[in-house]
Amino acid sequence: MARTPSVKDVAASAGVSLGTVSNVMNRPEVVSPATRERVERAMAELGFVRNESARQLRAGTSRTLAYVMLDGSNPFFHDVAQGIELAAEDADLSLFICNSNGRADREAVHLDRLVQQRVQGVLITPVDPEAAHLAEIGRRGIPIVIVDRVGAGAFCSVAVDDVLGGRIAVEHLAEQGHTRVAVVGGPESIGQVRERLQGAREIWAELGLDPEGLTHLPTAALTVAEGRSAGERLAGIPARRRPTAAFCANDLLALGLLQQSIGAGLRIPQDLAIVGFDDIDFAAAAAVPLTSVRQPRQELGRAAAQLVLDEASNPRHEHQQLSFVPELVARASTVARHRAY
Amino acid sequence: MARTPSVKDVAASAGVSLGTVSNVMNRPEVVSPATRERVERAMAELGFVRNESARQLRAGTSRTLAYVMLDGSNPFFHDVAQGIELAAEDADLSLFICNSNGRADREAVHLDRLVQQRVQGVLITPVDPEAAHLAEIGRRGIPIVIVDRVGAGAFCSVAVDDVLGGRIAVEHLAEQGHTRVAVVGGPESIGQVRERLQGAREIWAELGLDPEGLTHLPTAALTVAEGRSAGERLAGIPARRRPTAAFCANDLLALGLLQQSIGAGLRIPQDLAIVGFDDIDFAAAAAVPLTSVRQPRQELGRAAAQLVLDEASNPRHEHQQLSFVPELVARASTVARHRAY
DNA sequence: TTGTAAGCGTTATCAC
DNA sequence: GTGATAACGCTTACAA
Repeated sequence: MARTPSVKDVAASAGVSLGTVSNVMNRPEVVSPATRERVERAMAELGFVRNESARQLRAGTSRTLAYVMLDGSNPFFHDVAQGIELAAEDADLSLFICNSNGRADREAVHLDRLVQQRVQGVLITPVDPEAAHLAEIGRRGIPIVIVDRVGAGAFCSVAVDDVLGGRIAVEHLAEQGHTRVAVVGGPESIGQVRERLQGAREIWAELGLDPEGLTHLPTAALTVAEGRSAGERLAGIPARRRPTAAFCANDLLALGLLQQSIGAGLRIPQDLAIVGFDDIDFAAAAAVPLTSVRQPRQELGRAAAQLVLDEASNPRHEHQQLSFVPELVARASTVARHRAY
Repeated sequence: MARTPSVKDVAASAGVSLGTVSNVMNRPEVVSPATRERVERAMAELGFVRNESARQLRAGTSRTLAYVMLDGSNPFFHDVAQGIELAAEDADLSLFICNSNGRADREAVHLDRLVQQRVQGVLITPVDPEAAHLAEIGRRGIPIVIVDRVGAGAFCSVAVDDVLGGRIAVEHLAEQGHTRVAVVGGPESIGQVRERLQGAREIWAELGLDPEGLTHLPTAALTVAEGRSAGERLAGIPARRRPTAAFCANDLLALGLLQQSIGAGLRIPQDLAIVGFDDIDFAAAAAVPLTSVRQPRQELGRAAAQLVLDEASNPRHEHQQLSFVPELVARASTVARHRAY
C-alpha cells in the first residue's frame, strides 16, 4: 500500500501549488471556483486526508481535550464523560478518556502523556485535588478543570454541593420519621465522602435529633461489594439499636446494600429505607427503585468542558467554582407504596 | 507564560547539539554519562516535555489506538474498553474511546477523525460490520479489528459465539423444566440479537420441544426501559399460554424485565425465570441476582488489541476470527434457593 | 561521542 | 488568485 497522499501529492495531481491546496481547505473563499473544484477532485481521487499531527505541530496545540476519571467501573463518570464529549464535539475537538482507578500514580502517568500530546485542556476528577502533579499541569499553562470536586481556587471546578446533598438525603429520611440512620461510606480520604457525611451530621444536629441516632458505617471503597458488606454489618446490630434507614455515599454502595438486605429478607423501605447518591441509571432500574441524590451528570461534564475551553481561548479568563444544586429523587426505597418507577 | 521549551532550548541550555538531546531520549546508551547527565538536568530545569505531534509527524504514525463502541450506556462496552486499555498500556500506547451510540453517521464521523489522527489501529463494535466506511479504513492500511461481532473475513474479529450463547441460555431454562420460554430482544438489525435468537431456536428444536413454546418478544432497543416494556407485554399474555421463563438478549433488558416483574408482584424465578446476556457487574448486583451468559469482557478487549497490534507491526499478519466460548453463570433468577450471590 | 542537516505535512507570510 | 518559502519540533543518517 502506497504512502498516504499529502498536500504535495494533491497539488501535483491538480497542477497547482501546495499553498493553493491549503487555501482550499482553510479559506476556500479566496480561491477561484475553477481551481477549487480541480483541487477537490484531486483530493477525492487520491483519498487525501489531513494529517492531524502536522496540523498540530504547526498550530502548537492539539485539537483534543482529555478527561481523567476516578473510577471507570462507576457509570456516573461515564455519564460525565458523555457530557464532556458533547461539548467537545460542538467545539470540533476530540476527547481522550483516561481512568485513574483511584490511584495517584496512574493519574500522574496519564497526565504526563496528556502533556506530551499537548491537549488543549484537561478535565479531571482527581484522586487528590491538592496533588502536586495537578498544579504542575496548571503551571505549564494547560487549562485544567476539576470535576465533581471543588478545587482549591487555583483551578476552575464544577461540582454539586456535596454537603447540601448529604443534608437533603438525611433530611428526607428524617421527614419519613426515621430516628436511627446509618451513613454508609468511605474511605474518608475521598473528599466527596467527607462532605456528604458532614452534611448529614449538620442537618441531624440542626433538626435536634439524638446524636446517638446517626451512625457512620465506614467502607473501604464506594462499590457494590462494599455495600453488601455494610449490609451484613448493619444486620449484626441489635434490633433495638439498629438503624431503620441508610444514606449511602453513592449509588453503588446503595445497590449493594439493597441487594444484601433483600436477600436477608428485609422489606424495603419498611424494615430499611435506603438513599443513594448520584442517581445513576441503574438506581432507577433496581428491583426496588432507589431514592437518590441526583447529580446532573451530563451537565457537570458539559459545564466543565465549557470552562476549560474558555480558559484555553479567553485571555481574560478567571477561575471559577461552579456549584450545581443536588436534588432528591424520591423512589420506592424510601417511600412505601411509591410508584414503582 | 513562556513558550514550552523544545529540544533546541534544552540543547542550548546544556551546551550540546540538538541531535545529542534526541539521543539522550532515544538511545541513551550511545551518549557519554557526563553529557547525558548535563542534558537531563537541563531538561528537568526547563521542564521539557516531548512534543508528541512532532514525533508522530516524523514517525508517520501516532502512538494511539482507538475504540469505537456501540453503546456508551451499556457497561459491557466499558469493560471491553478497559481490557483494550490494559493492552494499550503494555504497548505504551494511548487509547481514544469513541461512542457511536448505535448510529452509523456518528460512527463515520468518528472514523474520519481517527484517520486524520493517523491512529495505529481501530477497534470497533460496528453498527454494521459490512458498512462501506469500515472497508474504507482497511483500504487505507489502518489495521482494524471488529469486536463482539464476527467480521466478514476482510478483518480480524474477536467475539464470543453468540449462537452458542443463545443455545446454552435456553438449554439451561429447558433443564429447569420450562416448556414455554420467551426470547426477548431486538431490533433484529443488530447481529448479536439475530444470532442469540437463532441459537435459542436451534436448541429448542433439537430438544424436541413444542415449537409453539418458544416465542420471540421483540424490543426496539437493548435497554432497561425496553426490558420493562417487554415485561408489561409478557404480563398481558393469558396465564395458561404465558411463558414461565425469559431469555433476554442482553443484561440491560433482563434487568428491566426483572424490575417490572418484581414490581408486578411476580416471584423470581418461581413465576418467571430470567436469563440475561453479557454478565455485566450489575447482573450479579441485582436484587435477585441475574443468571447470565458470560462474555469475557476484558479478555475480548485485550485480545482485540493484541490482534490490531499484530496487524500493525507484523508484515506476515493474517486476519483471524477469534471466537471465545460463552459460559452460563447460574444465579437466583433461574434457580430457586440459589445462594444469593 | 558529538554535531550537522534533511525531512516529516501543514499553514501562513510574503511576493508575484 | 496563485506560487514559493519558512517554520513548527522531532528523529535519524551521516559527517566530523
